[in-house]
Amino acid sequence: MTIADALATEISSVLGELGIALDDTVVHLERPARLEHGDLSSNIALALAKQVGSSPRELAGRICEALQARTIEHVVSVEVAGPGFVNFRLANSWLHAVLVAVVAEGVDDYARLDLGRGERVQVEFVSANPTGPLHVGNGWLGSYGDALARLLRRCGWQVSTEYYVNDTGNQIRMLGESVLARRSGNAVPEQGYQGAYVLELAERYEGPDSVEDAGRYAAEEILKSIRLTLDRLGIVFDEWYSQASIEESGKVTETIALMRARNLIYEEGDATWLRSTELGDVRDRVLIKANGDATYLAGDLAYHRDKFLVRGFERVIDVFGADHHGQVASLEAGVEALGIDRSRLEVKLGQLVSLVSGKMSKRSGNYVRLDELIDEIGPDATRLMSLMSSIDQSTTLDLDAVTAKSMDNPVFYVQYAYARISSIGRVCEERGVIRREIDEVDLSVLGHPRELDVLRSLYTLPSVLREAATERAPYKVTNFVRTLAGEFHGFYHDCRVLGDGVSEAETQARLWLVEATRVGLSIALTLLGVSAPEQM
RNA sequence: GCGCUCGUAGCUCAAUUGGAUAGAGCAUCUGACUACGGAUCAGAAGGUUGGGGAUUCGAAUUCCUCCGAGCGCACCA
Repeated sequence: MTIADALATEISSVLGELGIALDDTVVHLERPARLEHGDLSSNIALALAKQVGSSPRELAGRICEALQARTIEHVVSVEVAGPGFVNFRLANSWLHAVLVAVVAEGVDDYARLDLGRGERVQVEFVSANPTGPLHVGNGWLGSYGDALARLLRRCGWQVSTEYYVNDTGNQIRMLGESVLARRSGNAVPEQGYQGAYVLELAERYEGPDSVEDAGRYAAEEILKSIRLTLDRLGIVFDEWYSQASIEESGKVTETIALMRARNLIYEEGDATWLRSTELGDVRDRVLIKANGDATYLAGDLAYHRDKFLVRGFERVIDVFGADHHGQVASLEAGVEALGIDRSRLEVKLGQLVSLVSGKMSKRSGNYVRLDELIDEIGPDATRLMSLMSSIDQSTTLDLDAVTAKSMDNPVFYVQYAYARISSIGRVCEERGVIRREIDEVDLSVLGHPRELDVLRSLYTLPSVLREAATERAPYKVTNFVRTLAGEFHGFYHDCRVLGDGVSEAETQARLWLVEATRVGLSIALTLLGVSAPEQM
């Protein structure tokens, strides 16, 4: 139980004493933006004032008085401030207790949560068409999906990651035509793929002059190189699911039958339609074209039926680029048409990554390849850069700045903190300094503002992970790790761990502070998929 | 034209989901170790949160309304 939970319990109990019912108001403690407002703060009086029928300050005063009458561990003072906040000031001992918890639970167990309660969730991401190399935007959402999966796993979900391979349809046909055109020395068709990689594939392709064969060959080759690129970033997929396998299996027919049984299918103009307007879409959608082919949507719905009803995922998270938002309404309608509660499907739309010098487009052939970026700044920097901000925010990448100043990248700042920690360990070894067991060490000597700042950061990690997981926002972990690294650099600068001017007691306590920091950095970096080097 | 997603310091992004004086990094200027790795630390400057209304104890956040940007509006995938 954290100190915040303990204080929330005390407040609830005090409210009971005062005869105030909570109804659905939840007591929760926040860390004020300013330290002068105390270590923890509650806005409960502001939230309940109207219901109770008194002014927020007056109510806060009563709550405060009742709290002052109690003895609560670590609490030094309780006071009313501002419009009616109840602020708690805590003794440093609460942070020393945090340190003990961090090192006792360690990398595996500190800030390991059970929010998901074992729920089976599938995260589908990247799923780029195998018609060309991945570009930077794919890498951004790839890092996002992978980090989200790691985060959800740590927070108690049972996660499976998946790449949906669009290995059929017009785009593959067009790819085949482009390869054949290049092989025979002709111009690539208007809607075809112009990139240099098509020329390379044409040179290697030894099959017949068949669009299907050439397309299948090219798609397979491109998919191989996509896997290699993703490998470089440590992005792992549990499943690679073929769209062609769906269309060949008869699952589309079964899926349509299911919707027909719910009276949501009709025929018109030789085509088969889904009555999606009844389920919130702006128009009805064709599932089977007049020529008998299934549309992309039909395949996609069969795919989602497979996710939910065949494989039994309780929740599915689809990560799409914002340029696919047009298909969300029909997908959601279709899922509901299958009798699946639409709240079980979450579609996360990632805003597009644009470059300072023009935007990226796969067709035009002038986009920036993910491999090029990794070549320039390395996999760690690529991952951290892509996890710096919310995917709801459209990001602009200044390629010149990122590549030219790669030594100034935030990833080095964070990794440097880890390397410094490792360095302290090496120096200890050289000088024969031995860290004693933590219960033999007096942690109360840790009182320097820099030391307390580090511990305060570590205290926030569980709530950071809770927020990041529930909001599907791994960038919050990036913010955390940057803050923790910053606090550690400050500590390192002002508080010497080893040396002549440092007492034995300080050295021992600080060695444990260093170890706790290592645990915190390690947890966060692992979630982000960024390495923690012992030397740089 | 309709719809979706957005608009925060010169630039790239935060803001405890409605909380107290909107914060970091980069860039600019000024400082700091004979000591565990200076890829560090400290300070200064930088804002009418696109504009205007509304809701309430309280708004960058919610609701209208303009302005601007990106994307999408197929029997393509």
